[in-house]
Amino acid sequence: MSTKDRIMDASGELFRRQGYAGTGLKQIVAEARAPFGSIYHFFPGGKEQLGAEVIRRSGAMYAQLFVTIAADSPDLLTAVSRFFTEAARDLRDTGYADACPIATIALEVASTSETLRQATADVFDDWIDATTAYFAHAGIARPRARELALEVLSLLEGAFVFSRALRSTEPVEVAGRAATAAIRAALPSA
Amino acid sequence: MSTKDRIMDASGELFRRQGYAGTGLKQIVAEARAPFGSIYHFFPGGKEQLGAEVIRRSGAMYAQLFVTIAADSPDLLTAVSRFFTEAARDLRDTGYADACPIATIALEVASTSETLRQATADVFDDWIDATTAYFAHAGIARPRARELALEVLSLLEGAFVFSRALRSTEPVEVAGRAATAAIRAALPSA
DNA sequence: GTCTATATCTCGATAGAC
DNA sequence: GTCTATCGAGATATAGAC
Repeated sequence: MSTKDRIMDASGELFRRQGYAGTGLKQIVAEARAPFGSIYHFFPGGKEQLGAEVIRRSGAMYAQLFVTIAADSPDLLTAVSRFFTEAARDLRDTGYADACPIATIALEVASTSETLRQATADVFDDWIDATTAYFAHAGIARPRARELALEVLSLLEGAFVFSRALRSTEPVEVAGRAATAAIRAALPSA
Repeated sequence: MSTKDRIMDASGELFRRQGYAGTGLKQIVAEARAPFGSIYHFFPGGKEQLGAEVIRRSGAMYAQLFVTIAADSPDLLTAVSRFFTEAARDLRDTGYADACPIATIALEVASTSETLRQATADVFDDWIDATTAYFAHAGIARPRARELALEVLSLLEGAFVFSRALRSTEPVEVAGRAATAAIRAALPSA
């Protein structure tokens, strides 16, 4: 794996767990086993450029995770249910460290860095659009599909906050059931 | 207003908008118009003690905000709907800066400071218990009331993440409608 | 108790050897 | 291009004048 990849991997993991402001560049290069100067070689824009690239890449990877689960699932309800169940398992397995890869950063930078806020906004827009299309493909009318996408994604993000703070999978599990219930009620077969 | 109160007010506002790691003690005393030494006079434990006290106070004040709205509302559904509407208005009026007073800190410290994580967990436990009791009082069976409390609170917290990043009230508005729909479906009159 | 000055450390960023 | 040494600024924390 290239030095740049190791830096981005380490940054993604540390930002996810400690946030952007709470993670130092020295900690990143130590974790990535890279020399300090490499950060400025690959990211001339410094920490902010690194942050922006990590946000976009982590956001895309998390979307891909859902696509992978959906591809292995027989239907929409199973896919969503599995995604929440996997999220709960990941939380427990990592000592309640790994939840949404960009939520912490998103809240930190929303009012402090327009560059990074835009990066998180682009990722969230992609998630919302992809989820809306996924629900629409299942027969839910577009405007309702978008509302449902926002509802399901909000349930996930909000439950992550509680599960990490409380060190319990209960919030994510309850949110998963609420999400599937809302989807079921909106499906045309219902 | 006392020096300690000004410090706590300034800290609460800055932590809410920029997070814990992203806010310096010097910025706090500047905002509070207090001498630097006052922080260590009132909070001998330093930044962490200040953070813990601010978390608990901000959490209690936010809970009180809901109580106030509920007291002015004719019924449960109106109260919850108003709370989301007020949240959306506050977001817009503050340039999408003021959402949940402790969510940013909660995500930042969940894996970095056990003292602060415990403070956020205590606040969230109180919110969940109070909301559960509120729903139970409306006639919803206890286990279901707790699930519904987690669902409504997760919708709120998750929508805050999206609304701040996207600079749009849409997520909070949609989450408010989803919350009231879920409550309506659970009420005994339904 | 209020407030200033400062110690010590770590931050992001840079310069330059190799 | 890789890596080290170091910069100036800012952080938290402390000491001590008043």
